[in-house]
Amino acid sequence: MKRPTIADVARRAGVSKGAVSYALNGQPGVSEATRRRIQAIAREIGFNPSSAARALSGASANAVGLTLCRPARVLGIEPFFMELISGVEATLSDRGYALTLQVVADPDAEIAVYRRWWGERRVDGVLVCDLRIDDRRVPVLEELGLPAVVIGGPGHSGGLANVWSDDAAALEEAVRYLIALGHRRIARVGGLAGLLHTEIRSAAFTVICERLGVADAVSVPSDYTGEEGARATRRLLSSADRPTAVIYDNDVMAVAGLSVAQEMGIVVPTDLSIVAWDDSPLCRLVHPPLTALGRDIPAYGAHAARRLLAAIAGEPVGPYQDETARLSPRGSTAPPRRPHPG
Amino acid sequence: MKRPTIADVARRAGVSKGAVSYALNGQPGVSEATRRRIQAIAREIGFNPSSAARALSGASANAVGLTLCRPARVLGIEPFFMELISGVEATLSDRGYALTLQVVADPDAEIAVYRRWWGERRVDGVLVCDLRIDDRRVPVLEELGLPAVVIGGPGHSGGLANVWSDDAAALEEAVRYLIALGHRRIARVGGLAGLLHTEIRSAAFTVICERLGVADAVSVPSDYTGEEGARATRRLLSSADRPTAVIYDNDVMAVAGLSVAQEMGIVVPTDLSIVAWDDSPLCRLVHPPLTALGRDIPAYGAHAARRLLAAIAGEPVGPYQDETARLSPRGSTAPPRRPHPG
DNA sequence: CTGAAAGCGCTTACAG
DNA sequence: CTGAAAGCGCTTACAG
Repeated sequence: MKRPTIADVARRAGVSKGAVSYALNGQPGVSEATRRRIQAIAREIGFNPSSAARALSGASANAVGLTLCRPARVLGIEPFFMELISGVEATLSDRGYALTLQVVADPDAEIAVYRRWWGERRVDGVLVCDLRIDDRRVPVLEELGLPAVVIGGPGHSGGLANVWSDDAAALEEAVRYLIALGHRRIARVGGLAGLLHTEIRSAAFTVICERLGVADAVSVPSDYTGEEGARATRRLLSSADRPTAVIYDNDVMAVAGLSVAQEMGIVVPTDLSIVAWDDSPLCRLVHPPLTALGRDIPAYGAHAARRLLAAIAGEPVGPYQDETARLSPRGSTAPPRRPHPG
Repeated sequence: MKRPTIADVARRAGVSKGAVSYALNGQPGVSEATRRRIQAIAREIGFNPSSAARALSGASANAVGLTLCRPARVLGIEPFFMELISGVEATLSDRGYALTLQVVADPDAEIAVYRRWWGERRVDGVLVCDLRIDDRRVPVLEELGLPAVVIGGPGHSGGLANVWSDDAAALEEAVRYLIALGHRRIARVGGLAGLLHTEIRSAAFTVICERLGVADAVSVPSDYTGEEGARATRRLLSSADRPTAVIYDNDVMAVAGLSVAQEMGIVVPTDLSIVAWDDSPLCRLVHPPLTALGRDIPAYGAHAARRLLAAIAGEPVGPYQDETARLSPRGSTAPPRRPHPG
């Protein structure tokens, strides 16, 4: 019932507390024989060093913080965050670090959490999601000196390290594929405005379509939710010269878009091709399964975590470009029934 | 850059560290005027008490642990966990508690994490998910003396507190509804075998169908994934006297089942009615939207967190029955096209 | 109402 | 190679 301390181990082993600390932490200062004996005793009585005491003397919390800025219902439906967290967590626990999670209402609350965490020495560093253009969190983090890795980019992370993926290149692959199938009226339903990757994709879509000679390229803003994705789709499909293909900025909106097409009697992929970002099991759950741009999100999270630990250790950490999303063609894309009259 | 400590506040205020501690923690021992002055100074220099130092003297980590036992890809797709976590976290952070998350591979790893967390005094208590029949985690937790609240029941949580919901009653509502619509051949695709609520639902399904005179009630086991849900559905719909209605143990399998029906040219709801457990935005994302049994999962998580904090505070905490899931009829259910010949 | 001091359980120079 | 001791930043009896 009473949890053993380092003093208990020292007493049983007949050595000082210092010796136990050296033995258990692999430091020089004890003979190999003594080390083994101490380790055996520690294991036997189930000793685990108090994380608080370690933190207090070692000045390291052995914990990393991650905030989530989404309402409960929205958080649940997007596979992205859980996959990211799962990769982050696996890397952290391998190295003995804990992951501390907090849900926040907005960027101000998030900044307050960072200040508190750092002040309380509760975390050694943080992972920052949903990077925005002119993100207010970046200068605060820099000023605090709180080690951080931004998930997103390229750029816009100030002096903080970041991990990112080339969305423009992935988007180009999708557009080229649709053009090769014969599509000329291509639309895009975008994610939350203000987020860096949304803006990057929006700009890239315009440029790519122009370069590849797609005259009727429209990009409509949305917010990642199924409701908004459905609404945007209804509007697009109700227009006079409706698109023959739509690219969605996430899986949830793409699935919602597919439902709207079915509801309107528009057959996918014959009458409408659909491409989703954020390939996930969700894309394979529906009928037809969705053609999607995907990459390994748990691995992305693992990269971010590894670099954060390096930053915490004081190593110089710069930007890191992760793999580019690849297109997985599935049943939701096909040549358009009637080629563009132009 | 240098983070302020209680000594800095004391120096600026011209009082002892003890006085600062009393003032900031709302303890008696300082005059109201002094308290205000100390609070103002603390705010001004951005003081936050070190959580490690508090933990070391106060013997409380001010943190709660939660383990997740699922592979990354599966974790992402199930809205349940994120919704639960979100409710848990909101309650905890309101009370100044942090949530520590760890992903584990199996029950043994999970037990090892509990032992370590408790030994390290990293958490004050844990929330236990996925309760099984004869769950090995329960006696370990009891033996350790680690405050815990089990999410699941009724029963099977030994001396540990738990929160649960009456699945048998919810299932009965769904079956009665299908019978009222005219269904007589009703099937069920179950969740992971061994989990308590799966077993409760399986037993209840048999009893309810018998009592209500549903002769052709089949229950097939599955595992919550879309793949298995699809496979089970294909088998059911390929049988000679295929069911006219299927109840799925979660939203993911129900959506997969809907896709299989579409793929096989079986029209929902005309030829087949579908009911899902775990109502979530996912159920409203597909076409037709799924009739589902749902309840407020974030609130469920909040209840569990509240009771865990009570248990940590040493208050007696017993079982708590949360609301029963309610049926939300949507487009996936209707009277069967051809009533049962019997 | 306030101050001085012990103690929480570690880590880490500093002597032997 | 090993022991004794200081110190991390709090909280909390214990005296004044």
